[in-house]
Amino acid sequence: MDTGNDDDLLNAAFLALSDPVRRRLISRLSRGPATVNELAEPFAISKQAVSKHIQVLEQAQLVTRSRDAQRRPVHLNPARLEALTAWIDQYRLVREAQFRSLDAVLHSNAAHGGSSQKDRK
Amino acid sequence: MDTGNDDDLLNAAFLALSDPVRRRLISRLSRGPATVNELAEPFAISKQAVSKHIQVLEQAQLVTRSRDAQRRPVHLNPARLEALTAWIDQYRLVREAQFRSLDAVLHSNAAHGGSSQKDRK
DNA sequence: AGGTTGATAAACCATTAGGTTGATTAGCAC
DNA sequence: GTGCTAATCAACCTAATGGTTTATCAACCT
Repeated sequence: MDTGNDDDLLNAAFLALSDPVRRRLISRLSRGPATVNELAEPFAISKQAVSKHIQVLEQAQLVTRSRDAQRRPVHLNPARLEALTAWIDQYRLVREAQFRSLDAVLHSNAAHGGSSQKDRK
Repeated sequence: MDTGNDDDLLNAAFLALSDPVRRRLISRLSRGPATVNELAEPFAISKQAVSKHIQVLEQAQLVTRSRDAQRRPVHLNPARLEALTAWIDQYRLVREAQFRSLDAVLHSNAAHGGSSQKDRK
């Protein structure tokens, strides 16, 4: 599935962040690496479920893992978070142009065939 | 459903952006408002499917709609995109601290104030 | 060796997402 | 009125998600 192309990475990353549990995991990891058990502790779900969430984040490359004996600490990969803001910023930056377009549409109604002024609720 | 709280909005927004079709819709809308039919044209899926995608984006408040007779132009809501970057930036900005934490863990395992820190590397 | 701990794998269940097709509403033009 | 168009609704299907429970694996420690 993950062919590694840009689209797949964006799919995976945005999907990963669409779950509140995973967002809380990200939040927790921003304060330092942690193991699955440590991450699972504050949640009311099983460790297996948390492990799956970590895998989702890992596939999206939002986190990476290292080895420390039988522990496998998870740590954040801020570079991938930046890739997301980079994508969003493409469209965030057209903000003023967008507002101008909207304004043009709203004001062209009056000059748009005349009878479009009848508003029935 | 959408109770309107912050978490739900983030869920909906990130989920909305996790689909490549919807990202392309966002991209298209960044160049100005468009109707469902106009948006559906470049896609190989039905207009009903596109209409559903628009509803997903609308529920996430990433787009809004106005009325123009029987047309319902969709336009981008950059403010919501900014809310997403705002969330990500919370953790993107800890970047240097994060690298320092990782570095500390990798190089001096005992120095990490965690519980049960057994170094073996 | 046996035993415990951290973490995953496998099988399964309920819910949802993305897509289809067919029918329906709302508004304009005639 | 009839007809056309934009858009949605409704029912349905398939595949994926998020969760569980049970079992397994790997590494440590006596």
